[in-house]
Amino acid sequence: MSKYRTKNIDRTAEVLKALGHPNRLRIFSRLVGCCEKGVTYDSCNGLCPCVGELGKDLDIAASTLSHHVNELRRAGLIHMERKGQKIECWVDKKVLEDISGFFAELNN
Amino acid sequence: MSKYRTKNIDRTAEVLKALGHPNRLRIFSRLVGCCEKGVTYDSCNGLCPCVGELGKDLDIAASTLSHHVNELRRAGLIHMERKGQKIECWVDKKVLEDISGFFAELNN
DNA sequence: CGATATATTCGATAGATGTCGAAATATCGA
DNA sequence: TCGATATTTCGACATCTATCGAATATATCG
Repeated sequence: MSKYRTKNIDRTAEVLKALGHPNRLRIFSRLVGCCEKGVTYDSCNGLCPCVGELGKDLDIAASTLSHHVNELRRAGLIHMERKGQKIECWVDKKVLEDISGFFAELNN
Repeated sequence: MSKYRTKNIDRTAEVLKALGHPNRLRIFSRLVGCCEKGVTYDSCNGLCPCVGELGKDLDIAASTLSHHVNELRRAGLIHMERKGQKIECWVDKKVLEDISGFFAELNN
């Protein structure tokens, strides 16, 4: 039996809930691909977008953007680090792998 | 560029939102595997659980269970058909494939 | 028909969520 | 130090969501 189907349901639901908003899913999708595997800032090689960049074309207030980014962070989907005035973000690839694996198993 | 990253974000978020509740994710997980590929009732060969069975061990009121099952149906994740007193449910495998593909692409 | 089984609908309610603008915080550059 | 830039925090508000119990609907069985 799959390790995903019986365990960590609460944790998985938490992640899916965070991605269950169109703008948060957009933000997350944009962020994917900026980093190599691994969860450190260094693995982004300076390619990580800052919070403001993630909100481009989203047509929401800065405070709303901040809220959404924080939701993604609380769910463990992204990490953040201040770089000067900006705060750069990158995806936790491990969590993405977990979610991808969860659905891949379900789909088998 | 992926067809998923740029398109259908709203639709994908709708599905993820539906799965973003622990009990709904449990219900959906239980339901997966009862049917072969395809979205017809017949493909389940009588193995489809009814609504009541899906609520076993969930410790929620029948009305709450009904609400959650309906949310999954509204999101297109499951289908339902009355069979006598019971209403049997089965997963829309196409939607599961889409979600699985969405994360598989993100994870590449 | 009346009783039982299964599931939905309804009405109520507490709490969560999304959104904004204003104010606050942090950093950088002149 | 002052002003500009980037982001967060706060307070307010409307809406959505999860939950329950009671009532209702549908089907089966005796």
